Amino acid sequence: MDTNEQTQVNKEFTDECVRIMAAVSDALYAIGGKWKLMIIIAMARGNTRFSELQRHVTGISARVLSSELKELEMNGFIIKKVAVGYPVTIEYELLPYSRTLEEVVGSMTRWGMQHREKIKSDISASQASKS
Amino acid sequence: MDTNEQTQVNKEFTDECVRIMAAVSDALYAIGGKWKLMIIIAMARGNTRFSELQRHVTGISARVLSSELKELEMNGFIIKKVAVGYPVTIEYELLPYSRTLEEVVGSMTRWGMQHREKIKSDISASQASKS
DNA sequence: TTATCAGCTAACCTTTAGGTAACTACTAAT
DNA sequence: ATTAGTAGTTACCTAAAGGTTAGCTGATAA
Repeated sequence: MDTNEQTQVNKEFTDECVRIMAAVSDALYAIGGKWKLMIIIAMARGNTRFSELQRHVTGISARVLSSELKELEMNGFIIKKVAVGYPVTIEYELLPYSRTLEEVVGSMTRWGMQHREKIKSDISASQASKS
Repeated sequence: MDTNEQTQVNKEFTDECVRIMAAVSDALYAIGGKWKLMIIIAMARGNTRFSELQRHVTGISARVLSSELKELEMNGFIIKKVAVGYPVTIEYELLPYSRTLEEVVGSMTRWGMQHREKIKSDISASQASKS
């Protein structure tokens, strides 16, 4: 049985857990899906034009790129700049807010790399055991 | 026009960008989706039983929890322990590999929290301007 | 004896993400 | 005149994720 104190500690622990889950959900909602981080990574690399992004974010279609760019703009990660003149050029630029994602992108990159290594060594281990 | 040197630098930059995108894709594939990180967070908090997880991971259905647990087991994040005896109790436990996600979960938690704050202040700013 | 809890599974359905193809408007080059 | 490139949009379709409902087994509680 819990003392009151333990119940209190337990409740605070549970609350913190709920707050962490809510925060991670929020993050997944804003940057989850197959393409948003890819686009931001490609833009950080200097790609600003629609067709450049289409080439560098391999596999994305025009329709999906167009809708993802709109969502990224709505969420304050990028801005669409239409240079009137001749010819009309359209550039997408990262806004400072996209820099707040650096830590997330960095940790996911490191984890993804080590995960791929782990899977590779799991596979060679399982093949070695088939002797 | 590029000198050979600039072309080389450019190519390496592009290659690094491709590697980052591949790593982030791998990470999203393994831990993306609505539930996997939530389940790991709840388990890190001490929840080991199916019904505990169902209660603490709010909104998840039995079908989805069951299939996510299978995927997490296949990917080496958790292990299912069936204690034969009376009554048969089933416990899911985090494996050491799940600890490798701490950095990712931490950065996503911090980002998600600040993002929620940002959205809240964006809303109050837009309401203040409707004067 | 009926009901309830744990730990699922199966069948079915809806929603959302994403893919494909065609088409537009404009310009530039051949 | 035709072709190609830029920057998309529209309509349609598929596949995957996820939700709903029901039911199963085996135990315990009322």
